[in-house]
Amino acid sequence: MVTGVDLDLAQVRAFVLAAEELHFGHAAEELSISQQALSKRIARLESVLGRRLLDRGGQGVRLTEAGRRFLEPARQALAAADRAVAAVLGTHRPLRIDVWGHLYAPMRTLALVAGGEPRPELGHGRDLPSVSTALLRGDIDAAFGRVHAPLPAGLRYRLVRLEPVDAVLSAGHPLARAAAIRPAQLRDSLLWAPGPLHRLDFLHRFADSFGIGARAEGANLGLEHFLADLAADPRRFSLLPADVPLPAGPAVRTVPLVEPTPLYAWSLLWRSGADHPLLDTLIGAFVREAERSRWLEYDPARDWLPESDPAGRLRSGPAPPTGGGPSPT
Amino acid sequence: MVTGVDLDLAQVRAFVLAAEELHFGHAAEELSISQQALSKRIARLESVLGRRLLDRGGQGVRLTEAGRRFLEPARQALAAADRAVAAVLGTHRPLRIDVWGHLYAPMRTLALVAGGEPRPELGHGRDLPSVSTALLRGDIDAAFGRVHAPLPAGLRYRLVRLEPVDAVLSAGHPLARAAAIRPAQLRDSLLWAPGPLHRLDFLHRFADSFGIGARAEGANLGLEHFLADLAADPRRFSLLPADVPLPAGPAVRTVPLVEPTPLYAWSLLWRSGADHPLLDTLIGAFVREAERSRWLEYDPARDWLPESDPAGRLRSGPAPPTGGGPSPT
DNA sequence: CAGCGCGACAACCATCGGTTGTCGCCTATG
DNA sequence: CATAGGCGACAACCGATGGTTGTCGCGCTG
Repeated sequence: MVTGVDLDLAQVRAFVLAAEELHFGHAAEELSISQQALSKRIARLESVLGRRLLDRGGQGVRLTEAGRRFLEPARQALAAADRAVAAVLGTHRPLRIDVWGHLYAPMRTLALVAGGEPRPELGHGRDLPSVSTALLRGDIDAAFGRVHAPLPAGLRYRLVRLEPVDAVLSAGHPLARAAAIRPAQLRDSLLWAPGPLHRLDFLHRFADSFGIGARAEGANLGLEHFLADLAADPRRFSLLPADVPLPAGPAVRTVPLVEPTPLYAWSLLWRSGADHPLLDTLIGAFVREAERSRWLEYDPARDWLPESDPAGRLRSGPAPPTGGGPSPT
Repeated sequence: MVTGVDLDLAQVRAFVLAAEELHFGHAAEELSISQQALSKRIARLESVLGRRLLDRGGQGVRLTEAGRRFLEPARQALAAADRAVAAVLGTHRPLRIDVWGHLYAPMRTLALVAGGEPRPELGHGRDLPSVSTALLRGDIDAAFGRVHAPLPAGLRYRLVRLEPVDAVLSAGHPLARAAAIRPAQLRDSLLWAPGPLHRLDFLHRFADSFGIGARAEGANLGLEHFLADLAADPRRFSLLPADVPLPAGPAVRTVPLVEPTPLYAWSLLWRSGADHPLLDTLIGAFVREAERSRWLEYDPARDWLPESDPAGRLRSGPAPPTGGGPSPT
């Protein structure tokens, strides 16, 4: 099925530009060559193909029927070759990705899934509003964290992981030795929030949903301080995603939450219409990993998601998750 | 995003072949050029890209990391260019399509739907087994007819039309003047088969399904003889698709069958993995026409299909109708 | 008619892309 | 160890390609 002709794409490029401009001089200018050089390129291409592609005459330059048939496939060939060159030169600018939304940012998971050439530049965002601003301004290409209402217009997201959340307790807490804890059992405990609770959507809604009235706030000084603050009071508990690797030490314990298990919903977020060539690759990599690792398993009878999460009302929000959103199984 | 480099695809071709063979001499042979010429092509490509694509040494030729990244996109660029050349030269070989399965082969319908450049070559197949052999041998590219069990492995099909079947009767038949006939009314008639009935799957199953015990066979000498044989005995009837244009004459009549209406299921059949560039175009054209003309309307309460048809058990046969099969509405 | 714009032809020169002949390197074998 | 064979690169040669500048032929307009 190979026709035996391997084109010189410089000639194809000349033809495509001339066909678009219908003026040899302008096309030559775009290529920074002389009109005569461009004319020669086209003549040679026509000779190789054995077909007249452009009619030249008093009324100007016009496409022939053969030229018309060739134009779109020629564009595609040029595009494919551009992709090939980009692939070998690795000339894509690295993706800039910010992670936000919890004390523990799963940078390792992100790096593993998003790894490839060129390696993405990973950074930290403070919260959804600031990350959204950075996306819309073009300071970053994508973000990774928990998307909740309200989501600004102009952004798109895709839910990629529903991670179980554990309770993390002071070692002196009455439930510290339990094999598992039902959220309802925490009703009389003190919820410890590393920062203003009204700004920590997940914790806030967890407390509201399960009737946890006692709440205290501290400053967010990182995971170590957070754990130390928990250990300081045997009534305190808080929440962390299950995969967090905790430092060794008996001062705090993590216990799985069940009936229901709260899930932390990690999503990829990007600007609508963003055209970085590697963005689709990143999204695809996460989609594949989500399937492979069964990250999107969800059973409403077993699990809990806050109402503000993508599984809820965000479906009819200002930026509908076209091609995204959860698929509860 | 244009990188400013327009490749000479002769160089790319040389690289791809060398990468596949990992031997410059063999690759050169395939291109009918000298090893030195091939070596030069690759060296020039490497110079243009500024990357070493192949390592040459005592252990033979090996791909570099850059070469690995380039190989698949390079293949795609070559394929895209081949398509461009084929588009301008119109060098696709015409599709060869055989029609089989009934006295009346709907060549006009086929030609209308499949029409395009280059025009397909239409031929006649005898029955499903012989057509299957021709497909698997590569003698034809596609076939059009009624697919029924058993279907040989290595073939794929797509149902494209469910055509109502009429009764065709001798003019002297007691039901010849009826506006419509229920199959059950034909129980005491004589089914006329143009050929061995056990070889005519549709007729055979119709007779079994509706309890038509009286059957007679003749030779298949074409439509004219068939009609003449019917006219010769007032008890005789047979079946024809409703769209058959009958010659003028009062010797036979066609009457619609209802309650249920038998449907003749026309499908496209092709070899799995067939790579003729126009095959997808053909399939697409039929899919579009089927939608446009509502060819796939089917109501199990109103219509009848033999058990051996794609709507039935063929779904779990040796060649599952991936991407095909009926969608009863 | 003259002037202008446009693409092609001509002459020139550097580069490309093929050939044949030869060389350098590596591996296997006796 | 020496020798033979295989493989890809270098060298020299020559025709083709692909760019340049200068010029020509054609069509259109005022």
